[in-house]
Parts: sequence; C-alpha cells; structure tokens
Amino acid sequence: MSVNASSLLPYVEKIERRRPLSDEARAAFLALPVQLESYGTYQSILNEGERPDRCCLIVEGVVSRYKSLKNGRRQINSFHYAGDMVDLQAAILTVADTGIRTHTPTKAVRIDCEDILDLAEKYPEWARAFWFDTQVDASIFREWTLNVGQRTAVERVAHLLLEISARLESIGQSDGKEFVLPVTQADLADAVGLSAVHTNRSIQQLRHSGALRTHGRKVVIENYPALAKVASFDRTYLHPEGPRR
Amino acid sequence: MSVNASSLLPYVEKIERRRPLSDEARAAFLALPVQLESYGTYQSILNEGERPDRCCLIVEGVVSRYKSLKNGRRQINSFHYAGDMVDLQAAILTVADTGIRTHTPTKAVRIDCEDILDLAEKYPEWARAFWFDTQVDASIFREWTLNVGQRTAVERVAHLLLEISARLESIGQSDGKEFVLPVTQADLADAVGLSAVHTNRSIQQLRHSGALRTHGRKVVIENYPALAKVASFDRTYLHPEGPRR
DNA sequence: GTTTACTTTTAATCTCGGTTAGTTTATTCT
DNA sequence: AGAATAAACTAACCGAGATTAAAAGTAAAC
Repeated sequence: MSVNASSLLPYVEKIERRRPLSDEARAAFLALPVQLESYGTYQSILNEGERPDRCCLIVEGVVSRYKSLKNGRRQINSFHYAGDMVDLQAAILTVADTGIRTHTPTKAVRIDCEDILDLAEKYPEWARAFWFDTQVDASIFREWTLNVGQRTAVERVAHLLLEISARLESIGQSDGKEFVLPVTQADLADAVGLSAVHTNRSIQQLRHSGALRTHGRKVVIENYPALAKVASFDRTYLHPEGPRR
Repeated sequence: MSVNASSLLPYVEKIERRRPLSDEARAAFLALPVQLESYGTYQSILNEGERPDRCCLIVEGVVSRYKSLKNGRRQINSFHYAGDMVDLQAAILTVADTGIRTHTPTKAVRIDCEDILDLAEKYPEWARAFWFDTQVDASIFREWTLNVGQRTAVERVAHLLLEISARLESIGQSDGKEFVLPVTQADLADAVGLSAVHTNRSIQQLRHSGALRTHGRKVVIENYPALAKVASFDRTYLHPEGPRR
C-alpha cells in the first residue's frame, strides 16, 4: 500500500464503520495526493484568521481547535485524535475562525481543499459523509456550549473526561475504563471554561468521590455510572448510530 | 407562484446571495412538497431525543434550539429567523440532540428529510449549499462556546445583541442600528449562560455606558464601535464571504 | 544523579455573578 | 378602561469559582 493510502485509511475506516462506501468512491479518496507532516508538542498547525488551502487529517497525536480573545483568554472548541479530519471546515469556508495546535507530537496528512470539494462533487456518498461529519461536529459544539454554560465545575470536568474516554475508545486507545489523558489540566481548563486551579480541585473532588483514579497521566474510571450521572453524560450527541443514509 | 414556492423562496434567496444556483437546481427545490404550519409563542416544534422525519424552514417568527439538563437548567444554542433552515440536522442525523421551540408566533414550512437527501444526492450544488450552511452553524456554535466560556457577563450580552442585530440585518429586520429584540431577557440569559437578573444588570450597564438604548422591545445601538469593542465582536465567524465554491 | 522545566497541588483572598424575593412597568385580554 | 399576566427591574445576601503565589511532584536533559 502506498504511503498515501495507509495514512488515509483510518479516516476511511471511520467513515465506513458508519456506512460502507462504494469501491470506486473509496479508491478515489485513497488516491488523493497528500503531504505527511510532523509536529512537536504545542505547535501551531493553523492560526485564527488564516485562509488555509489544505485540510488536515490526524494520523497520530492529539490536537485542538481554539478561539482566543485579545486579553489572552482562550477557549478550546474541540480535541481531535487519530483518524479525525480536523479541518473539513477549510474545504468550504474561506477563512479560519479557529486556530489548530498540537498537544502531543503529531503526524498529520494535509489534503488540498479543492480535492475534497471535487470528491464531494463527484461522489454524493462523499458529500454525505463530509456533511455528516460536520453535523456531528456541530452537535458536539452544542453539547460543549451546554457544558460550559450550564454545568457546575465538577460536572463539566466529568463530562469532558467521559467524552474523551468515549472518543479514545472508538479508536482503540481506551477500553472505556482506562486511558492516557492526552492533555494537561491547564488545557482541560481552557476547554471547560474554568481556571486551571479550579479544574484541579474538580478532578480531586471526582477522585475523592471514588468515581475516578489517576496514576500520572493515566485516568482510571472507577465508577462509570456515578461519573456519568454527575456529568449527565449521554452519548447520543456523538451520534453513534451514524447517518440516516 | 404556488404556496410552496413563495414560502421556500426566502431560503433560496439566502443561498443564492452567496452563490447562484442553476435554474434546474432552484426549480427542483421550489417544487418540493411542503406543509406550512403555524405556532404560537413558546410552543414546541421538536423535543430533544425525538426522531424527526421533517426539516423545518422558518417563514416568519423566531425560534431557538436548546438543550436542557434534568435539573431544569437550559442552554439555548441558537436563534433562528425567517429564511433559516433550522433543522437541516434532521436530514442526516437520526435523533435530535436539541429541542426547537418558538419565541414569537411563527410560521414554518416542514420538508421531508428524504426529499432534502434526494436533492443533495442529485444536485452537488445543493449538497454543497447544505454543507456550507451546516459549517456556518458550527462556526456560530464555536463562537457561542467562546462567549459563554471566556467572556464576562457584559461582554457576553453585548456579543449576543450584536449577533442578533447582524442576523436581523441580513433579512432586512435591522438597519444595523435599530431592531426589535425578538426574545425576552430571560431567554437571552439562557443563551449566554447567565441568570436573568444578571443579564438585566448587564444590559443596564451597556445602557449606562451609552453604547445602547432601549424603548420597550426596541434596541438602539448608540455607539456601535464601543459595543463591538466590549464584545470583541468580529463578524468573520458568520462567514459573510460565502463558500469557497 | 543533579539540574531544568513543566505539571500538579495547596492555601488565602477576593469578586463576579447567583439566588431569592420582591416591586414596577408593559402587554394583553375582557 | 380596568384587570390580569408577563416581563423588566431592584436590593440584599451569598457562594462558586477566579486569582495570585508559592510548594511539591514528575519527567526529561545533561
């Protein structure tokens, strides 16, 4: 298999887990010309306000999308893991309303936006796949707004940890109980709209309640039902059922 | 013109303001069978968790999408005005992760999800239009998360008012200076993650600073630059440039 | 194996916004 | 017009989470 195909495969597999593609459509995607790029920790992939001409598919590592205010406050909008097409946005929107940066050493494949649009033009099944992906993204953003707008500190942190666990589970990096938390508490704080100090206090509270245990970067969910209850976590918003069609 | 076409036209016009459609594609959309429905104030159009089979296009009035917690706290995720396809989500996602309800007397047109999917299948330009619409939606959600997660109370309220003004402007219900605020302060509160009391305090602060004036439901922006500055409002996230293609 | 740098944790103080419970002002209805 | 209802506004008190700063733990680097 070519370098192309092997790095694009995780995304195709994610798409096909929801709904199989025709051989032709699959082949067309895997044949796209791509550039594989490597990044260190906390490196910028895209800055807010730029006009990217390439999308970005994560092969390895963890990145986030964020928006920031002039006073330095930053909101992380999403975390992305291997197999995620981070910047499908770029394909159709001209200017980036979020920045993208890495949280771990990362390998990413860059795909030309025009190629993505051509694919969507030629294959309705790809158009639908991209659209669905964007809808799920949007759904997750809605849940995050709810998280940040209405939940208490402990609830927010619990919810974020459960989401991370669920998403890592879908790529085999969590068994639903235990996973390596790929970001620092300061980054979690930026994702849930809390200070790093209070995020730490909230994690401790979850630990003391017995719902959670940590060993360094490793998180162990000791009592999933309890954790899901405080977080009011319901994975419906991740739309695991896949698209209607 | 048939009843169908006249109620569907505002959406077509919105789409074509960004990028003209082929005659064939336009005609195909305007020929879709629809049901026109009327709702009173604070009436539910869709409940969280339901499996809708029809999308919803607002002809007249204002509605919101929201998510709620068991303890009764509610987060409004978006407001929608005439010409907005509120529930494009429904076309491709099977289960509704948000509810939809009215804030004013509302007329809406319901379109079968399958018809939307057929249209996207047959006309790549429609697929792209729907995808773009969803991307803009997602961008607005990201901005709202930033709003609720990182801005202070006054900043949040100012930002929301400016967004409402900008969106009403695009449908001719605001001249960029003056508009009728289509929702109560309690609803604004649910949109910005504040209590109604503090939302009121924040509006007063904006009034006292001279940025804003109100006469009953009418809002007059007295000092747009000042207001935009406190809100750090930058309409890039509304993607007024339209799609790349 | 010590230095260096980052991350987590602790503690003390303070503030922004929540809560409760009102009153006043607008609308709507009869 | 007057009653009823909903929305806007006020005031007093309170508490969740912010802020600042320093300490302790961890991990990589030399």
